[in-house]
Amino acid sequence: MKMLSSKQQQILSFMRRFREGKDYPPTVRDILRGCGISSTSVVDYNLKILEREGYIRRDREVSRGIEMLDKTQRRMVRVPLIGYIAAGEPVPVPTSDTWEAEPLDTVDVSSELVRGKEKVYALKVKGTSMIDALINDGDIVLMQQANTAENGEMVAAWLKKDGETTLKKLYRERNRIRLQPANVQMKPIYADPKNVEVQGKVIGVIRQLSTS
Amino acid sequence: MKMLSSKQQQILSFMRRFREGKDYPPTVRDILRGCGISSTSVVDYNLKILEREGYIRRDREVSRGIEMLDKTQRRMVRVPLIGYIAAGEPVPVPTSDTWEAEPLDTVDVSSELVRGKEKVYALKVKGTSMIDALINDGDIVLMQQANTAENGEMVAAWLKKDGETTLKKLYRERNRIRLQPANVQMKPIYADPKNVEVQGKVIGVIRQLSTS
DNA sequence: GTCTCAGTAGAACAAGAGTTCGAAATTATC
DNA sequence: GATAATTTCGAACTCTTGTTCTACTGAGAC
Repeated sequence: MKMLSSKQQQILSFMRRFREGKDYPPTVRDILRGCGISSTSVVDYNLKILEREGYIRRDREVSRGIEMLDKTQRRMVRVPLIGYIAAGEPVPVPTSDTWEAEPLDTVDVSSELVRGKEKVYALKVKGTSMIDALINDGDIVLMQQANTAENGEMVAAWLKKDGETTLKKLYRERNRIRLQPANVQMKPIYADPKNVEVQGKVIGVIRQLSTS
Repeated sequence: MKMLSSKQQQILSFMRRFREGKDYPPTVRDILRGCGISSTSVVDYNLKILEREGYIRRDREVSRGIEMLDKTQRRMVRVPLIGYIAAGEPVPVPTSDTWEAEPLDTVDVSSELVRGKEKVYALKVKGTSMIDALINDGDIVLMQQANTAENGEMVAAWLKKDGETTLKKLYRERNRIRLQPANVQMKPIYADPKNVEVQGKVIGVIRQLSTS
């Protein structure tokens, strides 16, 4: 990986600036003008080097086919916010149209959090009943649609007999299910498998502190 | 604001799909092929309507000069991750070069969370000592640089005498400071103002559940 | 019917834009 | 200084792409 010449750095920095204002990448001739270069072949020459060195990717024969590979833009995922989660009622479960129709509200999340998972949705926490899962009133819980879960995964579990939703780590034991709170100071509860209904997996939590 | 025809909706949805893969907007002829339309003038005709109705913005005479307005605001903020936060030691405080030099690691956060605040940085939580602030081992804490705080704001406080860092809501009372845990079940602690050093405000928490 | 009106077709035009090439200029290497 | 490598130049070429124009369809209104 060689050093970049000052012209190449200038081109990269111009492309970054260009994308601040526009929604599309610059053309070769945009770069020419923006960097005070006097020939398109010079731009092309340097773009080829930038591509070889891994700074950009080019789609040949495509206008504005320059993609900046470095930092500039990691992706963001738009997750539908489909309802509230509270102790006394089952959590809203996404339906087929959740993924198709335009959702009522959405939450933007960095793709690292979602890690390419499918069928991810968000719920807003209502009340402080999830305190033992280290989740507060107003937090956003990122969920993945699921009816079952592996040992150790955090799930939203509906305890039928108790009529209660709880967020716990799930472990299957001989003939019972152990639900372990996230708070290590608290003790697990045990339940009959028939009494536990997995409503989704918890994959993340987002909390915004109010500035009040 | 008129209803969109099915062709117009199809075009919008195609453009969204196109941007998933590419880093640049489609051309008129890309849309033509992608939507099975047989004339560029039909595409142009519908794009004009989409522009008039406020769904897109077009740069005339510019290739791929189509900007989608609804999706535009999914901006993301890159926050420097400058260290760890643990009970037994003061939190790392950002220095001037934190904002200038390329940070060691970064966290991408939706701009809603940062809400335009300046001097925001991130810390990773080490250990379970922040449990009473509803913060677990491995969580990411979003901080704003500050030496003081308003009543009710959540701060990272360094208790000098105890040699301990804690995350609490801060309230100034007559001649003492009340530090209120986020967990409503827990009682506040009281401290001498001289003993409390505000190291930053907590503006958010991000937790990623490991898939174990 | 015929008159509109929204939408479609197809072609053609002109400017936009990526690519190529040989030669010149500059810089590095010995 | 001679030689080689890198970079720049200018122009030409060709395909891409936005735009425009006229003709056409098909449905509804009068």
